[in-house]
Amino acid sequence: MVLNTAIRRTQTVAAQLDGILRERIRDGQYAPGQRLPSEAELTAEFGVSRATVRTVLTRLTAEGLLLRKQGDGTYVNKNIRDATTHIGGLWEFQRVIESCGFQASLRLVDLHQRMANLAEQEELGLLEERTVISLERVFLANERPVVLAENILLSELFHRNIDEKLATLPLRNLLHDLCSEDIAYAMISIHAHLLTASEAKHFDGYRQVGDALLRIDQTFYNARHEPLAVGSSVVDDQYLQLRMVQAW
Amino acid sequence: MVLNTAIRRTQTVAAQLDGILRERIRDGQYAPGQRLPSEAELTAEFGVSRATVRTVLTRLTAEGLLLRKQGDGTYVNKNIRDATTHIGGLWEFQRVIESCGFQASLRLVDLHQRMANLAEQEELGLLEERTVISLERVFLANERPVVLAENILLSELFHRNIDEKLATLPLRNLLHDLCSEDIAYAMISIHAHLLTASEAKHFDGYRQVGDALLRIDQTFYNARHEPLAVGSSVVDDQYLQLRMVQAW
DNA sequence: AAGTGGTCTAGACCACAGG
DNA sequence: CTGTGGTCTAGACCACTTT
Repeated sequence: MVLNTAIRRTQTVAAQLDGILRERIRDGQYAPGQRLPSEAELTAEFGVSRATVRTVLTRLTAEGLLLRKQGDGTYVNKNIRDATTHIGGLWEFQRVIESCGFQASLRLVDLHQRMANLAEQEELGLLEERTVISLERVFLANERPVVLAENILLSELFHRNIDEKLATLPLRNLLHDLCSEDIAYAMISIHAHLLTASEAKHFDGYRQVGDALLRIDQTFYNARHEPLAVGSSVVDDQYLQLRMVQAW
Repeated sequence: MVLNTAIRRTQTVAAQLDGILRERIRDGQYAPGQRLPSEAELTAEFGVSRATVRTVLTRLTAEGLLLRKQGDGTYVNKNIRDATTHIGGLWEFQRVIESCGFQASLRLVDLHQRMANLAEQEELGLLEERTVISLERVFLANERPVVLAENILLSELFHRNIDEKLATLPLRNLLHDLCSEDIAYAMISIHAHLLTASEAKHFDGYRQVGDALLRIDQTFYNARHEPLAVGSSVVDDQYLQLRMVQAW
């Protein structure tokens, strides 16, 4: 089997192989604890070089899906089953919810323009007051609210008005589609947080004022180190387990 | 400049290059926002292949230290300055404390053997009751308590008695030196946590009963998927900032 | 001894950004 | 157009584990 022959080159060879191996792991063709074919065998099966095989295996190993033992072989991580997010994807809640096995949905709470407060000016690297768009949303898992997220975006990034339909997009897509800006990296900090009354309202009674939840603060940058947006998200860590695998 | 010529091969070429580049970034020889030499130039300077240069640059990029732009160049991340931990090292508190710029120290709270409770049996994959070693320690940053950590280890792993001197070792070293066991990966979950009275005592008055802190639960496995130890750590997230960079 | 993953090299072609 | 990083190949040698 050779990847991408004569067909269209829509993905890289490594990306295709990555997808195939993940699928085999998910399907149980490579079962938890089982040994994978050796690099040489994968090289032969897919008709790619060993270097390509290794870049893929290295990535899957870093995510904790695989375990490699020199002189022995590559094994599927037995304990991956209940890991809901690999360390890293901590700010794509829609994904986190889905990989927890829930149905993800989104509820718009508020969308308006206002002046940035001091903390936001600081985070966004503003020297003066500017108007920002405040986008407040609730992420639901199986119809139950699990994340209350407020994102602050610079108004001037938007050439056209943002309508409510677009408020259902993940932040990455929103910035990409409406602002032609791509997130290059994010700074993230995690804190414990006591739920306030106004926040508690959005949790439909599942969580109360004074409950301890997680708060994840994020600042998103483009490749020119310019801050694009900030986010502050309150996460119900009881229901939406943030379990992660960390290799080595 | 060629790495490891005629000298001893104590580290891999990539590891040496990794160290050198990190040092240059730390020293400001490669200043924040500045462009690094191209891959070709680094290849020439260090006398290594481009593939080796790239494995190192890829790792530094993944940690958020560098930013790479196709067709342009490789840049030092401007916002790395206040990132205290790259996502990943979330369970080596000594390191986290030091990379926050604090002096790290350790205080032994308790060390005793007892029977594992049900939750611990579950986590350690035990089918019956076993004795475990409970190791409770406080990590201090500049003499101020910031982490209260309890580790549970299987008694049977220890061939000789664990003395108090060894209780000052990081868990990884402790397992390696005393049990000849190496941690291959860990499952981690993060929760918000309300401080109990008995826990609050160890924070020297800096935090009170009922304060909301972070709790990081960990299970450590060896390469054979056998659980080696569990840990439950309460972290003062106000003082010990868990700021992380996440690339792309 | 044989087979595995770990490291490294040399060279090729491509996609993209800048002058 | 030139130089940059992105992808991929083919092949070599090493370190380790298993038999």
